[in-house]
Amino acid sequence: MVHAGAMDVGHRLRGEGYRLTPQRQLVWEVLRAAQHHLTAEEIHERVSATVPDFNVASVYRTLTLLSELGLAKEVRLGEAHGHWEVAHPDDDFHLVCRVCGSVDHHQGDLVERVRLHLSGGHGFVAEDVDLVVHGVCAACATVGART
Amino acid sequence: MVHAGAMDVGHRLRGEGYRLTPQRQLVWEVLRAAQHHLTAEEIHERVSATVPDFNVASVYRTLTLLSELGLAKEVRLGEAHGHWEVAHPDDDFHLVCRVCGSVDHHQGDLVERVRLHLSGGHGFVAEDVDLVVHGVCAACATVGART
DNA sequence: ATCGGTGCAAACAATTTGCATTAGA
DNA sequence: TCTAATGCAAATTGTTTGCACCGAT
Repeated sequence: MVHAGAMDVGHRLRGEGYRLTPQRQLVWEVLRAAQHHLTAEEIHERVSATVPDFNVASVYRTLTLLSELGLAKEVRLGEAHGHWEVAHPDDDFHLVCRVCGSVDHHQGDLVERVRLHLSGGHGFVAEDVDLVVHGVCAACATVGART
Repeated sequence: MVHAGAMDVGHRLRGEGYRLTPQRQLVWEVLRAAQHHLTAEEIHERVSATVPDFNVASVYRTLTLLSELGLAKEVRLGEAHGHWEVAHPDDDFHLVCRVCGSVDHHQGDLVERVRLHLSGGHGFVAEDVDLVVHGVCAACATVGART
C-alpha cells in the first residue's frame, strides 16, 4: 500500500472529478506537515496564515472530501471534537497520555491480530479497527514516580 | 472485580458523600436495564416517562458523576455524540456494523494483549484500552453476499 | 462559459453553566 | 437546617448548510 503522505492530491482530486483549489492544497499540506493530529480549528488557523479570509466551513468540507478519498482520517481520542491526520496504514494505533496530553502513534501487529481473531468464526467483517489507549506516557510516568 | 451492574448505587453515592436522588437512581436503572448503549437524549426520554419534567442537564450531570465513580462509561463509536453504558470489565470491545448500525459487545483477551504488548519495553502505562471495530456484522454480511 | 467551490452567516446539535428553588441528609 | 442537586434557560462549542458570488477547468 502506498502511504497516503506520498500521494499527489492534485492528481487524485482531478482523477475523481474534483477541482484542485489552493484551499484544498493548503489543508492537505498543513495536514502532512503536522507531526501530530490537528483539530479542524487548528487547521483553519494555520491555513489562515496564508489565505487571510479562509473559512472554517471549507476546512470541514475539504476534510470530509479527503477522507472520502482515503487520504485523511478523523480520529476520535475520547474528546468531543475530532482530530484529523493523514491516513495511515491500518496497523496503527494511538497512545494518549492523560498527564501531558501527548498523542503517540504506535505500530504493531495488534490491529492485524484483532482482524484475525474476528475472522475466526463469528462472521464479523472488520473494515476499520480503531484502537486508542489512554494512560501515562513514559516521560510522565518517570516524573510521577519521583514525586 | 465486581461487575458494576451488581453495585448498589445508593451505598456508593452516600459513601462518597453524594446524595441519592430519584433522578440519579432512575438514570442508573435505565442504564442497567438497557441491553445496548444509550445516548444522553435516550436516557432522558426514558426517565422522563417516570419523572415528567426531568431535565437533560441532570442526565449529563448524573452520567458524569457515575463515570467518576467508575459505574458508567462513555463510549465513542465514531459518531459526534457519545453513548453511555454500565462500566464493563475492561477486556471488552465494540463491533459496530456499518450496514444496520448494530453495536455488539465482544470479549476477548485482545485488550489484555495490548496491555502486555505495551508493558514490554517502551514505558507507556496503559490504563484504558478502547477498541472499536467498524465493519459488517454477520447478519448483514450474509444478506449482502446474496445480492 | 460552466458548474463546482468558496465565503459568509445563520442554523444545528450536543453538552455545559449560572442561578434561584427544592429537597436529601 | 443546611448544603447539595435540580429545573430552567441561556450560553458554548463543534460542525453543517443555504445561497450568492467567484474561479478552476
